[in-house]
Parts: sequence; C-alpha cells; structure tokens
Amino acid sequence: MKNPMKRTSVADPASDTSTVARLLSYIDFANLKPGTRLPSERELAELLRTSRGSVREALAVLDSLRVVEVRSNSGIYLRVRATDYSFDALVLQANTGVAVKPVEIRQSMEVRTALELKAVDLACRRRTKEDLHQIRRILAETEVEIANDKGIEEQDHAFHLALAAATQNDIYARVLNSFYWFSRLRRRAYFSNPLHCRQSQREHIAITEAIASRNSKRACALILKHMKRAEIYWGGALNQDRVKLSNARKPEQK
Amino acid sequence: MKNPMKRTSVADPASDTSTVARLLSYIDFANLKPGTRLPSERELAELLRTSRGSVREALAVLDSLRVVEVRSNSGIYLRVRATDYSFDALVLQANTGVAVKPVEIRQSMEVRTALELKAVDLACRRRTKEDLHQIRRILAETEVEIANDKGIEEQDHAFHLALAAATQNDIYARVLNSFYWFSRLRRRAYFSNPLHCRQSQREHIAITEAIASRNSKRACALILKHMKRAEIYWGGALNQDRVKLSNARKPEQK
DNA sequence: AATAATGAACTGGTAGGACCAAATGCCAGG
DNA sequence: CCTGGCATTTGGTCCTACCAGTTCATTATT
Repeated sequence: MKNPMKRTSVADPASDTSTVARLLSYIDFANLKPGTRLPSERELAELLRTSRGSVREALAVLDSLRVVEVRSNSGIYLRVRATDYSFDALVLQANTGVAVKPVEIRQSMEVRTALELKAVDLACRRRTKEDLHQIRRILAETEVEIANDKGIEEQDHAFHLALAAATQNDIYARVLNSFYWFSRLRRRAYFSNPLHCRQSQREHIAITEAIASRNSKRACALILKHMKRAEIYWGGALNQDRVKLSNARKPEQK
Repeated sequence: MKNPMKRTSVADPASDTSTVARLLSYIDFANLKPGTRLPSERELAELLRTSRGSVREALAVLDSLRVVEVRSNSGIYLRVRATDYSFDALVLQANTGVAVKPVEIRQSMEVRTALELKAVDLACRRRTKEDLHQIRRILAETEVEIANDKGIEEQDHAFHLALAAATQNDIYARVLNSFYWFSRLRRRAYFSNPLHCRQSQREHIAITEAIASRNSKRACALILKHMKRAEIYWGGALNQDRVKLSNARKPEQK
C-alpha cells in the first residue's frame, strides 16, 4: 500500500500521514474555494490511495470540526468561510505535522492570553483550598522533573489547566486545553532547555503566590508577563521560518 | 437494522441518533470512570447494534475531540479528566439532542462574554471600512428577515462572527464560532419571538455605531449588556430545569 | 521456584465488496 | 417549454477478511 510500515488511527494526532492530514493537505493543494463540492468519497479514496472506509472516518472528523459539510446523497462541501472551522481543526493540523504558520501562533497567543487573564482573575476570587493544593502539588512535581533534567511540558500543561479549574468553570479549562494542545510540540521543544524550565517554574510559583493571596491585580500582571514572554519567544524564534516560508511556500511536513 | 427510517452521517449534528451521540450516552450511562478502557470496537458495535465501521467513525470523531484516546492494538480509553474534552464535544452533544445542562449554559456564557468583550475591544481599534460594511450589510439583511417575520438566528450568528472578524484575528472567530453553534438551537427558539428579534437588532445597531466611532468603552458596555440579557434570559428560562436536575443529581465536577 | 521464551487470542488499522435510499440529472413524451 | 420517469450518482450502513502490534497465560529454561 502507500505506507506499509505504520498503522495508526485515522485521527491520531501522532501519525504523520493520517488520512485527515492528507485530506486536509489535498484541500489545500487543490486550492478549493469555500463552498466547493469535493470529489465523492469513492473518488477521494482513489485519489488518496486508500479505502472508502478510511476516507469516511476522516470526513467524519472534518465534519465534526466544521471543516466540511457532508450532505446525504448529495456530496461533500467545503464550509463557506475559513472561520467556520473549529479551532480544533488547527490543533489537529499542528499535531499531524502540518507546519503551523507564524500568524496562527501569534493570533492564538492573543486569544489565549485574553482567556488566561480572565481565568486568573476569576481564579483569584473563586479558588478553593483544594484548588491551591492541586496547583502546589503540580509545582512540586515540576520541581522533581527539573531536578531530574527532564522536560516539563506535561507539568506546564497541568499547571495552566489547574489554574483554569480554579475558576470553577469547566469551560475555561476545556477551551484553554485546545490552546495547550495547539502549542504542545512547540512547548516540548521549548522545555528541552533546562533554563526555560527554571524560568517558567519561577513565574509559575509567583503566580501561585498571587492567587493564594487572592491578589488579582498582581496575578494578572504576572500571567500577562508570562504570556508575553512566550509570545516574544515564539515570535522571535519564528522570524527565520517566516523568511524561509515566504521564499518557498509553507512546507508540508514538519 | 436498528433504525431503518433515517440515514444520516455518523457525525451529523442534526441526527438525533447518531452513533457519536449513542456512544456518548453509553459512556454516560455506563458511568465509566476517567481513564477506563472501553469495550473493543467489535463489542461496542454489538452493544450499539451497529457495525464496526460506524463505531470506528464515531470513535474517530471522539478521538479528535479528545473524549477518547484510541491506542493501536490495545484499546479505547476514556480521557483522564472531563476537562480534557474539547469544548466542541459539548457542541456536538448540544446539537445531537442531548440535553444541555443549565450549568453548562451559564459557564459557557461566562467564557463567551469574556471573549466577546475582548473581541469587541480589539474590533474598535482594528476594524477596517470593509469590516464595517460587512457588519452593516448583515444588519440590513436582518432587517429584511424581521420584516418578513422570519427568525434571525442565521443573521445573529453572522453578525457576531463579523464582529470577531473585525479583530483581524481569525482565531477569535473560530473559537467564538463554537459558542454560537453551542447555542444554535436555543437561539433558534429564542428568535421565534419577533419581539426578541427586534430587541436584538436594536442592540446590534447600537453596538455597530459604537464600533464605527471606535468608542471601545461604549461598545464593551453595550455588548456586555447584550450578553447579560441573554444570560438572564436563559438562566431564568432554565430555572425549572435546574430544579429538576438538582433533584436528580448534582452538577458534574468539582 | 523464579524467570524467560513462546505462542495463541485479542485489538485496532485497512481494504474491498455489496446493498439501500435519497438526490440528481438526463431524456423522452406531453 | 414544461413535465414525468428512469438510470446514475452519492452518501449511509453492513459484512468479511486480513494484517500487525499488544497482552497475557502457558510452557520451557535456568
């Protein structure tokens, strides 16, 4: 077949050639206009050199992410505006090896910062003792990982998630979670540098203190700085890529 | 087979018995703990009285929505925390006929309000003439629909999406879009009352004026009022449900 | 007896075929 | 020109078969 070595889920983010990713890049490659009708499932299966079943699984995913609209007995249509796509469609792409554009990183950071700010503000007012314990437990775990010279991507994720949980509003955690997944690979790379881990941990501790003392003003200021630092880092680190990209179109694979 | 009358996509939100929905309600019904391993695909197919293919399509969706983790040759596992689920998982439920809990409505309104506020603020500063034209065009369309005694769910959606677009940041539109889809059915019901349509339109016009004159303070105040009104409406209308629910069971997590 | 090697059973991943019903489009008949 | 009806296309569902890792209990080895 096409790729005999690996068998992975059609939607598996870890797969570098998942059918969803290939379907997505086909749409991109064919430069299909919004609202366009895609080839039929049977044709897509041929085009992608796979079975109809796999195509259907991929389509089901893209449908749930509002990238595509499947109309019974009629056809498959691209959604009208690109903003119809769920943010999770971007998340999926980012984790299937599709190159994330610098703009997307910057824009996502802007939204994430807005959410995180509001979340921290609420957390200061609503956090329970248990929330605080949970946050500090994660901080302790992080300390251990750092001491063992390991990355702290997981713990970083958990920390921010715990902050979100302290708002007593699950939706914050759910939405922010998408952003964490979106930046997962980048954060993993970032935290491969021990210095970054330590710096991050310092800031997390300060933020925790502020939340412990319910000092919303200070907590917001700290998290803003935390976010800004990441934003600058990625913005800067990706300038080179930007140049490369503008020269030769965006690379398909990582 | 099981349901011979209707043929709808596995992920089709309009279907009231989609496999995703049934799988979701099975998980709920079986009261599976986080991290639990689900029955195998073949067993699930039997349980849900359907084919393995359909189950796989549903699983692909739930996987992309981070409800479930499919591990190759090992099994299907529920994600550890409920907050791992993408918000779009809720959106999916809401559009597959699963009853939306009042808590979820309230919480989603809180997050949506935070996003919408920030978005309007940015829109005031960044909106272009074209953005303004687009918004006013939608306003005009709405006027027509109202004159024809039709619902304005579509136009309401478009209006808020246009506001988000004026931020020059697609991610706002993408994320907010999920919230609009989440409340789609409720808004449809809401706008079946012509009075609500008119009231909404009045507020939309006022907001547009504020954005036109780049008066961020005023625009934020107006959109906040707009949101609050909706929040109160749904909170009030759903108090009965709240009673019902509190008898049956307490709100989920925390 | 503890441990390591082995192999059978199970599980997800993929392919391909078959049938249904609704939508679509073409063509003949009015 | 319009209309009714037929053949095609298309998505929705089901089934069977096979592959290749995973798992785990049994067996062989130390």
